[in-house]
Amino acid sequence: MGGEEPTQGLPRKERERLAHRREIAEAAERVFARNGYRGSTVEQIAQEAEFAVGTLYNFFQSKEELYEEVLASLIEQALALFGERVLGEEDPVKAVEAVIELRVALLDEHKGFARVVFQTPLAEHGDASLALPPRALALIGEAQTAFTQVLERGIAAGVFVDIGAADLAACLQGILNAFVAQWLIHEPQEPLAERVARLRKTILSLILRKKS
Amino acid sequence: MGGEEPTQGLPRKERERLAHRREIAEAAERVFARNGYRGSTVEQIAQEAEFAVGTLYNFFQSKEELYEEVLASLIEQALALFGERVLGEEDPVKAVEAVIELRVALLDEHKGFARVVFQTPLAEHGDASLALPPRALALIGEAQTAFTQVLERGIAAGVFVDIGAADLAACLQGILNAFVAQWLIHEPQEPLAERVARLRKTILSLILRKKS
DNA sequence: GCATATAATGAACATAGATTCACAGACTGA
DNA sequence: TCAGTCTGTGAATCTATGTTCATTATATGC
Repeated sequence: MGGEEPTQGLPRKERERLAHRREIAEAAERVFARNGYRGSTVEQIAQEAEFAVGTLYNFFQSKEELYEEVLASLIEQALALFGERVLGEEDPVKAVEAVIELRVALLDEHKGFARVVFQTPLAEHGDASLALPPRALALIGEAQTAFTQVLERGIAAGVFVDIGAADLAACLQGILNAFVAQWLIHEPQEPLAERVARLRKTILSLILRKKS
Repeated sequence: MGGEEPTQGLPRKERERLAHRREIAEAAERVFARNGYRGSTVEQIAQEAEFAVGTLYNFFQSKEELYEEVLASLIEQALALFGERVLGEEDPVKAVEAVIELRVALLDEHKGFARVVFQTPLAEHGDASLALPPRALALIGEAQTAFTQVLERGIAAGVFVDIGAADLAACLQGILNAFVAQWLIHEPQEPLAERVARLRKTILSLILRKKS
């Protein structure tokens, strides 16, 4: 599931280096997700990665670079999946269902960090997130407008409630965030599949235009 | 609008002390709202308040206490208004409209900090917010359940779409957050009143049960 | 097995920022 | 005007944490 690089045929040294790099990044992701950027210390990350502090600096210039790398890679992964599973969908209703599944899956895989991904890249309370890399911002923007167009089609076809497409997108985001946030607070015992089903039912009840 | 204490008839010394205390708290609110807890320095706050660093410590034990005070007071204010304007409302639809207005008003008055208030007290990305004072948490919990009951009535009466009341509450929260977040990113030129109107229309389109 | 290159290490260093405290100024009552 | 008290001050202190680098360990090629 994670973004395995094409490790193929590289010199073994190179492969190991990349593997270590990734291990560090993944450890960092876990720590950042727990404590946020400023709340996390390089030592914590080193410990989680089972390397010495100095070693991290053989792979990354600074704590900040490490954070940006983690964030950027996460966003790219997520957006790739988004393009594939959501934007690739013809039927607007299926597209919405796909968004829901994707979001929940990401939450499940990346726990805390997922919050950042499809959440509007608002500087969370100012400090938690540093600036997103500009490229990532651009990609997010594109994805959002593309999705809005999908919703537009749904509205035009009369399947979705006719509030503006942009507002509809915002509402969907918000609802997803709200549920995800809840699940982050008290881990539900309900298995993933059921959560998705319930969420889908809820959301569709709201946004589908009822037959008169 | 703010939580003016009953300054009445106290010895002047006392009144001045309280005034200073409040000035500091208000300055802190602005700085915290801009930079988050860890992102803000005591010196910044001192500067904003136009006092020396040491002076702050004559009024508050620590940076942390200062933060908690700001947060707690904000929450109390907000919840008082919530009880009055929302829970006091008979008609469930009017109650929802009141929530919308309140939320937008709070945003307008407290800019960044408002995000924290009615947002489920999820440790925002882990570090931004310290633990809320337990009393505040309890109050928030009460307000939420009370509001859920209002929605319940609306569902029972057949005016709201019949997803569970708790889920409906979550959706409302989410949608409000989404719009507020948008407005925090790019300040809309639209005046407050219009924003409220548009938001109300959008939300009601979603949650009102359509006549068949 | 040795010499060299590469990677890992963690103690030492530098800095930022929270907290303290000895001092200065302002006010009070006589 | 003066002693006494209270308030405000900001330089000095202490601590936490990001970053560096001399040293040690490991791997590679001969």
